[in-house]
Amino acid sequence: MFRLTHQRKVILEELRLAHSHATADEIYERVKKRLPRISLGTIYRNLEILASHGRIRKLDFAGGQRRFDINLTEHYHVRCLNCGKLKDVVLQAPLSFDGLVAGPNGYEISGVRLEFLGLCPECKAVKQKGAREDAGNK
Amino acid sequence: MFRLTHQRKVILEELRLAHSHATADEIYERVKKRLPRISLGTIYRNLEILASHGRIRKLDFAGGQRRFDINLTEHYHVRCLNCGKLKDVVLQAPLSFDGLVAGPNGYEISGVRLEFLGLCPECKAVKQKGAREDAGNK
DNA sequence: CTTGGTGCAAAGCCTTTGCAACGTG
DNA sequence: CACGTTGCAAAGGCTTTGCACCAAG
Repeated sequence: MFRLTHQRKVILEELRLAHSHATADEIYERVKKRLPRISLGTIYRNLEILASHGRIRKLDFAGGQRRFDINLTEHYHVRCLNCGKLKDVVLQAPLSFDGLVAGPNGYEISGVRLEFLGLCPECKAVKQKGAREDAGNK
Repeated sequence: MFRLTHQRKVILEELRLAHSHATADEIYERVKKRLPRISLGTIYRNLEILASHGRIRKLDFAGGQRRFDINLTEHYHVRCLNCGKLKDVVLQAPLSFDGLVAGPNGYEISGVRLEFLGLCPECKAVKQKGAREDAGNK
């Protein structure tokens, strides 16, 4: 009831080779180089299926495009508010929300979605440069 | 450079009257009852503008539709994995990520996005009922 | 055969945009 | 008059779907 077809293998490989956190479209572009006849629809379908089988993780986060992650271990991400880039984040200590949430009206809580927001080094540099120039123009 | 037009006032009022966390479309439906000629485009434009002026909060979260929140105070949400409903969550203690994030390669972190996932009471009930029936059919 | 998978194209959903008309200072 | 705002309709971006054909057990 779930075949690891050639297409799916290639998708997994390319997702691994990509910097991780690829969008469906990025994966499509990569896979297309190896399987020129593959269609975007197949990519979407398979990413969905692979995710539902726990082979990859769907990052449904944040406005914009969905991303997929090969890294199944517990980890979080930072998103650059300027360029949208997504990167893994290393936590000093494991997160725990146990007992943090006051019985939210009978909800049965099974997980959290968490991402950090900030500026990546590149954008930070550009912004600081921009700020200096603004100051100079006054 | 920013007028609180009649349309905008009504949008704010309806967002307040809605259970909060309304989608653009829900607000559109509500506002349309009072301003029948308003267009969805205006709703989107104004929600965006109101958010950028800090009058409301944009919940850009998670796959699916964007939502808007009148409640500007620090708080989080639970999303029902089954029906997608969003509710406020009360934390027992304030969250702090200070020092948790190991200098992520030069990122300058300015915030977090956090939401809890789970089953709302209604969906929980339905699922349990379904499970019982499944067992009965064996 | 049967069942699931694929490519292709079309449809869908949500959101954004261009534009002419409008309102108000 | 000037400029931000509106309604309307069209366009856009990303994702999902219907369908006929294909592949492998």
